[in-house]
Amino acid sequence: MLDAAATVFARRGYANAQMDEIAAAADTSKGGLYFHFPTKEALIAAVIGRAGDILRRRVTLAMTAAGADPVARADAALSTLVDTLSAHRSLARVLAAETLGSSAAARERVATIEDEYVAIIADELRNALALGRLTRLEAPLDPDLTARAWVGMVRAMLSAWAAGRVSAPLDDIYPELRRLLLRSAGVQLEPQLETQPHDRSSKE
Amino acid sequence: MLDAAATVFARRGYANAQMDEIAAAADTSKGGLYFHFPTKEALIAAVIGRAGDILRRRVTLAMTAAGADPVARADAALSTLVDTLSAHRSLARVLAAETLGSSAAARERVATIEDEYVAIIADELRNALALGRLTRLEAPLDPDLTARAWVGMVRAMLSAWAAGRVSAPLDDIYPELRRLLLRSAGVQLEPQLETQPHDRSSKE
Amino acid sequence: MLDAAATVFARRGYANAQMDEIAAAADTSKGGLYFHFPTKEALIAAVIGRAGDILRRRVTLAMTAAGADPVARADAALSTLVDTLSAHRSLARVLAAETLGSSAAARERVATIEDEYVAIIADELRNALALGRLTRLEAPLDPDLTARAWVGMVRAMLSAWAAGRVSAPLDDIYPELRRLLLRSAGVQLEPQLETQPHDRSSKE
Amino acid sequence: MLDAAATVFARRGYANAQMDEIAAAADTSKGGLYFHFPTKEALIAAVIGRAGDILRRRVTLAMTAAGADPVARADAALSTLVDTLSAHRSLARVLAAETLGSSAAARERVATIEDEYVAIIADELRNALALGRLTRLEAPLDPDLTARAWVGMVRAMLSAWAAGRVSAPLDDIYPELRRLLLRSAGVQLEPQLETQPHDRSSKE
DNA sequence: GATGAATGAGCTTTCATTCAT
DNA sequence: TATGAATGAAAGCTCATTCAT
Repeated sequence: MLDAAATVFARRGYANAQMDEIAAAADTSKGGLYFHFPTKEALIAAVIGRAGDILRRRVTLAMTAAGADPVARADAALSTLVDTLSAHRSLARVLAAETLGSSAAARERVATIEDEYVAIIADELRNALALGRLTRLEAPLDPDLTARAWVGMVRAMLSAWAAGRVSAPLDDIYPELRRLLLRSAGVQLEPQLETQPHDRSSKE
Repeated sequence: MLDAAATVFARRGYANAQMDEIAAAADTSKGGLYFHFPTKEALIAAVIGRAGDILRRRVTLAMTAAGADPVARADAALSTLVDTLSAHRSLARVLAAETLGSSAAARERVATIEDEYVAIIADELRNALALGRLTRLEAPLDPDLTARAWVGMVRAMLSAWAAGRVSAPLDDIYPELRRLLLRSAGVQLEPQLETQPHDRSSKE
Repeated sequence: MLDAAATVFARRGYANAQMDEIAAAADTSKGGLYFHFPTKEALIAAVIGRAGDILRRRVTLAMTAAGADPVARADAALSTLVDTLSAHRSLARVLAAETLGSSAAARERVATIEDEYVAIIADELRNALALGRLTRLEAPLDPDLTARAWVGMVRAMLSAWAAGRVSAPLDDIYPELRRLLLRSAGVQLEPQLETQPHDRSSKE
Repeated sequence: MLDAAATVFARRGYANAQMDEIAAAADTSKGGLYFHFPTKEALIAAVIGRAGDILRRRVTLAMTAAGADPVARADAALSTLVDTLSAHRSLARVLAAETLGSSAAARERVATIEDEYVAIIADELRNALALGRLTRLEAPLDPDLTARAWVGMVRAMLSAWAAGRVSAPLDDIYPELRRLLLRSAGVQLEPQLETQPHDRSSKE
């Protein structure tokens, strides 16, 4: 039912999605839908909440698997974001594209999830700074701002890709995007990081 | 009239914006609105089109003023984007935030404007590559992807700022954002670039 | 619901009939109306369609009851038309009066029903010609034109009567009208035809 | 201006005709239209009124030219009706087709014009009765009813023709229609009446 | 006289929500 | 629990009419 709702919200946007269509997509009746979710708002809130849960679980897993190195952990978090949302395009659209148009509450929920990831990345950046993994910085790095910029860049690329405005497959895009991000924070890119970025197999 | 429409679209999103409210905001009647714009769609198309025109004009001016250096020109383009949209918050929301929820045509228009800026930045990146301004690259830089990433990052930061999720003023944020972007492409950041980024006075 | 719609369409005409009023007349809500008929056009189409069905059924019955004589059958068809529409004044107005003002599709539907009756009468006229029931013709009779003229005359009288511009009751009018029609085609009017025109009781 | 209005009313019906379109068809502005006619109703009233005037003038002329014979005079009246309306198809549609859909006042005006012609024909029928021109009547003829039936039949044929549902040209239809009408009242159709019906040339 | 931008009441249509079954 | 017909508050759009120029 949440899947059907996510699909319809992703296809139409919140305002244009009709409860009728969602019910049809979920193979139930409108009454059945309303038995589980009192309002349309509660429905999208549930969709967003579940997307957040899925993301959280997978990112936590991937970061644990990435070990202790903060750069590897941040990389794991971001690449998991990309992997997960590219595998669930409708979640990607619900999370990435539904900024206005939906209700204030839904927007708030999406923002909260994004802020959560910004905080995770910012923490790793702080660790990296403390460990001296970031070099050659001409000016002090603001971990919060940088984290938000990273997440924003990833989100923007996902958005462009979900809208079909980037032709290359995401698997080809992320490595290059990763280099841009790491370079932007002054991380030394070493050859082995290039060839063995992180264990992708553990994230599906 | 377009200003009023932009304000209301920015406040409510396309689907939730009512023609009544726009008419009231424009100090006219609904009939008057419809005399000039045959449909709600045509209205938001005009709003988006005007935003694009304003941006285009100012960015072109700023780039010319920035001289021949491709890095300075790209910097000028992006900082003008930031300056302009931060000065017209409603345009920022219409352009940055209205992805789904509005009609396919409106989305297409916004995407076209974004693609335009991606192309501009990509051109400068190509020039910079040709001139050897980008150093220390462990892997060849894809100018198109990088340009899209840059614009995406800027857009994401503007979005977060427009939504009130970044507390710092944009004037403080952009210099740091700029360092991130330039570093990500391997531009040598020199001290004087830090302290005198570019002539902001020529862009207002 | 169709009855209510027919009443309102008859009272106001298509363009002036409001869905609100129809809903009120049908003791439902506007939404309920739209649940069953997607548009106002579909609603009048259904009204017209049902009127056609009712007419068709009754006319067929009456013609069968009239036996084999083509003159009696044509007479039965026309008098049933008169009886039915005079008993359902709102159908009469919808069918007879809604020429322009409604949509092209509705007009087409009404025209098709009229053409159907013209064809029925024309067939009986052809039979009458073949059987020699029509005499004293100074010129060959065109069955199609005659049939259309007959139906047109009946329709015009019904229209005038429905609009209140003929004071006499229809029961008094039809026998005289019938004599005019039959005479116009050269049917020999015999006394017993006058006093026992046809079995009216079988048509209610 | 009245011509333009008649054309548009004929094409769209009263309710669907827009003052904008009429103004455009008349090569004026809406303001100009409203300078001459205070309301849409007044405009169609003027159109109908003028149609009535034109008809009246031409019918009077034709009847005078037809001489003293009541049958010839009635024939002249009806054939002039047909000639005139077939030459001005838009007037035909305004007069013949606009029953409901327009305002009560407009309908009243059309009805009055029709009643006028019914009265004219009825008078001639009364004269014909007095003169013994109508023979072989099995029952007494009601001149008013017969006149209304005649006018109704003519109107119905014009309507069908104006709507394109009769393919034959009106010039071919009227002679046959005339025979039907005259026969219906028991007028002896003589050869010379067939070949030299009346002086058509005086009616254009 | 003529113009056409502006008005606003009114219309059709939509759709989240309800509730008897 | 589930259904889907019914509800009614909006919302987009139309168009006769007005009036400053």
